[in-house]
Amino acid sequence: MSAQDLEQKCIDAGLKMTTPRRVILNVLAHAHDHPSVEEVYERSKKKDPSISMATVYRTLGLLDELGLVFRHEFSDADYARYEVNEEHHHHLIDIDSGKVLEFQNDEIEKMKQKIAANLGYELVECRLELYGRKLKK
Amino acid sequence: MSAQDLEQKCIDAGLKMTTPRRVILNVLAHAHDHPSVEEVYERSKKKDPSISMATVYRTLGLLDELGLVFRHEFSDADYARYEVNEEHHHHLIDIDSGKVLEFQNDEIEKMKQKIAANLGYELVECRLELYGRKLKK
DNA sequence: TTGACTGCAAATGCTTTGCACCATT
DNA sequence: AATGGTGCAAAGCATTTGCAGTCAA
Repeated sequence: MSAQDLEQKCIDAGLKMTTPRRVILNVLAHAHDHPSVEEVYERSKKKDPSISMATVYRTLGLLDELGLVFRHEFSDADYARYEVNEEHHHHLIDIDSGKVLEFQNDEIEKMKQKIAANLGYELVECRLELYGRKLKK
Repeated sequence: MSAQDLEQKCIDAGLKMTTPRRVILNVLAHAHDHPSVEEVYERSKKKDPSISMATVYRTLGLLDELGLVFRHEFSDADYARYEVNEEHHHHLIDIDSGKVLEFQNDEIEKMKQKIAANLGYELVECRLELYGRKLKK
């Protein structure tokens, strides 16, 4: 999703479009990794040094509520990491390097639904993270 | 796993079997839910009021390292929850009540392996949590 | 005996908040 | 003008740690 798209969605949601928010949205739209709050803050400060940590936290919180962004808490770090909500996918975390790969798999999606249904539940959310070590080929 | 089994494994691992540890192991062995550190602390204090929070944290940390216990960070709470490491399974969390159901599914296990392998990884750990809402039947 | 363990309280570190000022609408 | 947003600094909170005393082996 482009920074423009994100801005529009925020405006549609009734948020005021301020400089800090524009900067943060830009950072997120251009992040192809899964930055921590700290990282979003650092990158934002490069574009606008007056931005505060509190605003980054508040903004990411809002974006998460709006569903524009996903908040991850991978088990190899003790802080949250964010990514723009693009198409549905899951993550494989390299336990040696901390690198994050993304994957998607229709079969697993179906199985999740089925398992929830079998337990008498409607699936609302899901967290699937694989932690692995690179195979030497 | 019984409290005795847990004690034995701790001793085998070279840990000294102290009163606080015995109490905590007992609490864990009899917990059929997924108690938080605070809850383990409360339950332990009923058996031995002199126990301290620090010891509960330290003990759970040790047990986690030994693999006798699993540390979960479900996304509906902002603190960790523990359970004794019995057979492999995953969790479905009721997003309304916070209740945790357990399930196991061979097909999913295989798919996880396959996905990791396809990405060139050996699967070491995994986190699969479903979050759902009870279906009215 | 002695090194591991404990309780206590203080420290950590991520995250949240109160407040007074400021900017978007 | 009014409301929501911001920066700053202080507060929160789960978790960790330093320390001196204690206990299992």
